Amino acid sequence: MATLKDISAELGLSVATVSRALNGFPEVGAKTRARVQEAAARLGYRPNRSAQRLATGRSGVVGMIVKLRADMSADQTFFDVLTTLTAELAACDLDLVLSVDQGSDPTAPYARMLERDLLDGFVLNAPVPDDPRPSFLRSRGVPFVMHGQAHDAPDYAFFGIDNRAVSADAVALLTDLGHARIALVNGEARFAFAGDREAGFRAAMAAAGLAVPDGFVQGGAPTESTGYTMALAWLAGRAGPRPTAILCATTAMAQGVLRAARDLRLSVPGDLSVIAHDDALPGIGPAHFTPPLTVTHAPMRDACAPLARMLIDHLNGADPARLQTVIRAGLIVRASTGPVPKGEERPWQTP
Amino acid sequence: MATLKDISAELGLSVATVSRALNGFPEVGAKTRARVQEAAARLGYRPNRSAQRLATGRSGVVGMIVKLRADMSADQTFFDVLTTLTAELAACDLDLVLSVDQGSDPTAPYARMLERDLLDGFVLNAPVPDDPRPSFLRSRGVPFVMHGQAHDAPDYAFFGIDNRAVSADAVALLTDLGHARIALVNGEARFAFAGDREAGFRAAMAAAGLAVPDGFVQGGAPTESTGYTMALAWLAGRAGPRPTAILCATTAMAQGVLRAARDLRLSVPGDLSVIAHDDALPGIGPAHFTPPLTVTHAPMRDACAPLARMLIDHLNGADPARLQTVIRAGLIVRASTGPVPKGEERPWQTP
DNA sequence: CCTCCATCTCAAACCGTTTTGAAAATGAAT
DNA sequence: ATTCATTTTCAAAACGGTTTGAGATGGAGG
Repeated sequence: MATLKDISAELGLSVATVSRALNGFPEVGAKTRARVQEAAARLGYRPNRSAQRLATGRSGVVGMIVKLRADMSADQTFFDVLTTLTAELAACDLDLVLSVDQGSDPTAPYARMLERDLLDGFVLNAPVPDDPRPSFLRSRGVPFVMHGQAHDAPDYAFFGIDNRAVSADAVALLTDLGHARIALVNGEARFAFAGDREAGFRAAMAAAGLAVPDGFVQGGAPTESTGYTMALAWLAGRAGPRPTAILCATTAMAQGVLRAARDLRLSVPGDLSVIAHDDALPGIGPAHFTPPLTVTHAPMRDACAPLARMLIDHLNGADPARLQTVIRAGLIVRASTGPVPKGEERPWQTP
Repeated sequence: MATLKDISAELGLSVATVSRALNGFPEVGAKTRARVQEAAARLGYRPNRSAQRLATGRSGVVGMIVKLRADMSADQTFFDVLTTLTAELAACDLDLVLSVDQGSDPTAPYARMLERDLLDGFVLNAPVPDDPRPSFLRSRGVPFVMHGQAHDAPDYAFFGIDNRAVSADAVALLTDLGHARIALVNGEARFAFAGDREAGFRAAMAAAGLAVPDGFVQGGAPTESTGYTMALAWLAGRAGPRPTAILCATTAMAQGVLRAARDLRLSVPGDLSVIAHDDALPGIGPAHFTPPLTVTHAPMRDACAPLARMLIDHLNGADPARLQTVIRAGLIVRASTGPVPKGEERPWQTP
């Protein structure tokens, strides 16, 4: 492997000049820079990471901790994010170290990783309400970015979608179609996003002057069977009126809802409208469900580039409170939503 | 952070002596070592990784690449291995970097990681028949250990179980019980282990003088539904005689087989014996199936400590061809296996 | 008392960068 | 031609360890 010293010897320059030439410092002459770059390419120069790190005091490695649930159901979303994030970070010369945790203390694995002192920062995911990790990491002075949002007015860097708006937009679409009895198949309550979705849902319903019957908001694992079970209970149950529309936290859940409707010989969207939030995970194509699924749309992986960018900025000393982005999910209307069935309209819409 | 220099200044020793004292070199006096260790602890000394790496030329980081399947079904086994391996490696001061790959070229992700030149070596998993990775990595001079075995007489470091024996032991148990028509719910053919399991199965059957009817060996994803579907086809099908015993590649598959038997009102082990190989994944307790499952038993995570040890030895220059371990799975007989049903015995066992 | 051999310790080189502070070269303005 | 302000380049000092080759110290044996 060629080193800076080799190049400087080859060219009769000092290593300092060579270093600056390669790193794009402005004070090096254009022709010198060209010569250096040519020589570097010719000699197959590749900077020594360890040396760079020693000199800069940075490791070039950021960490992420996977929380393993007892049921071992590995998050699809996690893999999607992981893949893209790795690529984005690599493009910025950062490596991602992963650690799997099964313990119950949410901050312990971070402390452990910090102890190994290989890391420049963290990417946090799956925030829970009042997530203790931000304050823990800040107390240690460790930069991090959060995928999602765990607090109302965070003072940390994060990227997330407006989950209240996700529900509100879906509710608005449905109420415009005349629906009044809308149920929510939510994510698990222990995740912060589920709280926001529910809050957005209830606020939008209230704003529309609609009641949310007891039991019309339920949370569960983001699986097809969760959607199936909940929908079956609502649609086949004899207790109280049935919903005419169901909001789902994920497309997999919507798949279960659609199956339940099929089993009950209910037509979608004739008898039931279904709408879901779509994280756009690879291998799941809600456009090809039967019927094609109306969704709020915010690809998980779109978060990765911003997250990587933010983390790097943070590493470079930017104020984390400035590194915050909330985007609004799109709305894609397909064929799973339609007008409320006759006779199920809101009272004042009845002719 | 205290450095070696701080300690040496504190104690009036040279950094060299301090370094050797802390690293356990024999030529440093016992009392000096004690003083150094005390001072190190008192000052909160923690070695600087980057500096160590620069000096030793080693990064202290090994990599592992997760192959993501199109169906996104994340391997439980993978998580189990990952967790334990991380811990084992950490105990040896090695960090594990994970990369997720979705591409089709099996060696490309390794090349990419090597380019980032952060790694001292790799842990390979999920070997396929004629796996191209070993020769690729050897051609690059990169140390690695394989979890599993992809070639008949490998010249690389690996740890695995004797998969032929797994099948053979199971067949032996069943033939001792008089079974003659045994079917195999195998893993996917594209993994090397499945080939070995099938070879062991066919060899053992042949040795027992038993035929394996067409279609009695099928491979599939290691899920409950795979087991259910295959078992249903064999047991409810009208084509040809039904098996009296079924071997499963995983306990999840066995769960499916048991469910199929229940659905068909077949008693286990009265009408059907079931045996599976048990990787002893967390959260799956075949001892508590109904009936408790007879298994060949080889905890996945038992591989991790040996793998870590081998990798470290390899890193330290050991001959990889010497770093090979094959263990034999245990056999745990529970209640899912029993004598062949009356009238289904092998001909010469009939009275 | 001197020698010899362990045992222990040290100063210095080294790993390959980045970064600093100063010197040299260049060019324009006087 | 001289001066001054800019480029442009350089030597050397970090960064924090490991490793080398040699010197110091000590005790035992003569």
